[in-house]
Amino acid sequence: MDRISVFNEYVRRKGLKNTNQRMVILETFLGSKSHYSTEDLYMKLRKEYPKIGYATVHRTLKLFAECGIAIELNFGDGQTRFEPLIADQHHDHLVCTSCGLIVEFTETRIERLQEQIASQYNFKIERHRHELYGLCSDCAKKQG
Amino acid sequence: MDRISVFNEYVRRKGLKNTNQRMVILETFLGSKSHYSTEDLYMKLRKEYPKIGYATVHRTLKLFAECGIAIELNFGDGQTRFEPLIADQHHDHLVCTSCGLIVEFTETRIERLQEQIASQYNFKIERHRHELYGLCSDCAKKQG
DNA sequence: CTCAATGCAAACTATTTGCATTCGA
DNA sequence: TCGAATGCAAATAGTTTGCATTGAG
Repeated sequence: MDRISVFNEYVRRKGLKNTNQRMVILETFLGSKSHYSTEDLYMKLRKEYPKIGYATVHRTLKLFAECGIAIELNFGDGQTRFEPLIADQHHDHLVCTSCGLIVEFTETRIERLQEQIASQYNFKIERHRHELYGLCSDCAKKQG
Repeated sequence: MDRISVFNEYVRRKGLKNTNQRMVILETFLGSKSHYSTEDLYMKLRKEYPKIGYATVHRTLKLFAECGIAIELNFGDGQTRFEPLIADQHHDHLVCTSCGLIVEFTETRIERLQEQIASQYNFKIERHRHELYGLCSDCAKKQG
């Protein structure tokens, strides 16, 4: 089931409504590889739909996270970012501390080790975050 | 070199001053296994030193992070936490999403895999964060 | 003495909420 | 029609800053 269907299903099940704004926000959100903050997405949407409200964008992103088609990320710069999520395709991040570049990675062996750790401490893991911060190749070159 | 010496050295090198407040904050901060937010530490310190200012606590915690004896953590609840850091003793976290319990873990094999990933993407890693969120054994029992 | 640190209050930033109005089912 | 969603503005929460005063070196 794709993410649009997941969202529609969620809206239906909860007795919510499927507005024009929500569709527009969903399309723009899914149609980009970016890691949007509310601000980012709001600015982008405003160009095409000048009347859209910041609060609507924000509430909608929260709704996406709630229904599982997005995840909230926080890279420590004081902005919450939202990333479109593909079911069963979890990945983690390399973040360049100089230019802000974000690269995604997956590593099954790490996932397995995490499970071992969790069971060692009797934790029941729901989710995790794993981020590597440093310089990307370009910035490393520039900075010496 | 212990953390107090690291701090004193940093203060000296930068031409800063070693005030009474800073010593008190440092002692309290190091003397606990907690992951303090500014608010937490401020509240704790106020009991003994009612005149201490929130901004002083906050600036001092930032200073600790700056000189490398503390690290800023963000578990996604909107509060930045500071954790005393022991040089070369990096660890990661298990966070209980129900009761807030934080357990530390280290796993050398994961660290090694991280390095592999970084070199694969030509990143020069400065630091990382790795957090597993879920239910601790107590909460799993209660809820499940 | 000098300049950094402090404590207070005010400013800022990101996020969330209240409410009158609009709109989907 | 009726309650959810919207857009605006105002409120909130956490963090940061300006400034007069204090205090360390």
